[in-house]
Amino acid sequence: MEIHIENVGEYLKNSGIKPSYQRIRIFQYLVENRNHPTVDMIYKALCAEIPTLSKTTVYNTLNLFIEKKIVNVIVIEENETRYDSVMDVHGHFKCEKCGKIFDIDIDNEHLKDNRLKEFEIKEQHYYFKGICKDCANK
Amino acid sequence: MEIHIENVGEYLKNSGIKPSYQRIRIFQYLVENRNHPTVDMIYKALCAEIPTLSKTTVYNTLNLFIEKKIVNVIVIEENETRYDSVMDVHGHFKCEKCGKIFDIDIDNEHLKDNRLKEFEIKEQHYYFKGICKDCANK
DNA sequence: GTATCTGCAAAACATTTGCAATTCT
DNA sequence: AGAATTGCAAATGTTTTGCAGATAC
Repeated sequence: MEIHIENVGEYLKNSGIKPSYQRIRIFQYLVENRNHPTVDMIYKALCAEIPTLSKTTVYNTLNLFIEKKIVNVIVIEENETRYDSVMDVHGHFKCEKCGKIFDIDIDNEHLKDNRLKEFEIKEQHYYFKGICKDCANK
Repeated sequence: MEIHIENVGEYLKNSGIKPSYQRIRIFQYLVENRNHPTVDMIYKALCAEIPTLSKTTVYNTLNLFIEKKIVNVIVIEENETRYDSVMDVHGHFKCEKCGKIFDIDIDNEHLKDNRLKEFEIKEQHYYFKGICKDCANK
């Protein structure tokens, strides 16, 4: 689940997205901070460098990224939409104490052996919740 | 993933919930219609029989059910919270065309063989999206 | 110079909260 | 009567939309 993008502008262009300054910075944020951020986290982080940035643009941009399939939505929690630039199939674990979200490798071959054969699957989401190692040792 | 509840009132009482008329009808709806409904679906369906019902009560009741662990939340989709009275671990497949949600048996033993061992898991959610058999044949 | 992109303000929703009225025992 | 429950109206929070001004090619 690793991606290495030297040139974000090129990457966006190849995905059919005009690489505006805001779009580049938002995508760069997702790639550099693999923190599965909310819109608010992205907005607050980038506001420092782009004082004119609006939340509308963050929403518009993320929706464009999703449409062009370079960003995934994570809805592990009600009323907390998060975004992920890693497009490989993987799972997410959210710690109930610290709130951090961890990436989980999923061996999903075994899951295919059930009723799922009847469906044409386009998306797979694996979410787990509990207590992470660090919080358990406190 | 089958539950058979003859007496909803008793079931609620045993779960530490006072079985008011509204609570019984809402839980009954969930058990009888395994359609993973939204708040709005429950509200509209029950309004016919309980004209004075308010959405606040549906929200309050579902939150109580979740707290008492007799109902699960399904957040397969952004801005579309759904509810399920089946508490066994299982997955959900949502058809992008007809919008229907199907229950999926999950053999999750194989998933345990990865980084998940590091976490104390309390909840597991398996969501899939795509096209169901019926919609594929149209 | 024309298309597109951005960002403000308002609208649209979903959910929660405060509180008064109702219900149940 | 007393405690819990219900339901209205208002508040909150998130995401979308309309549109005017800014930007890019």
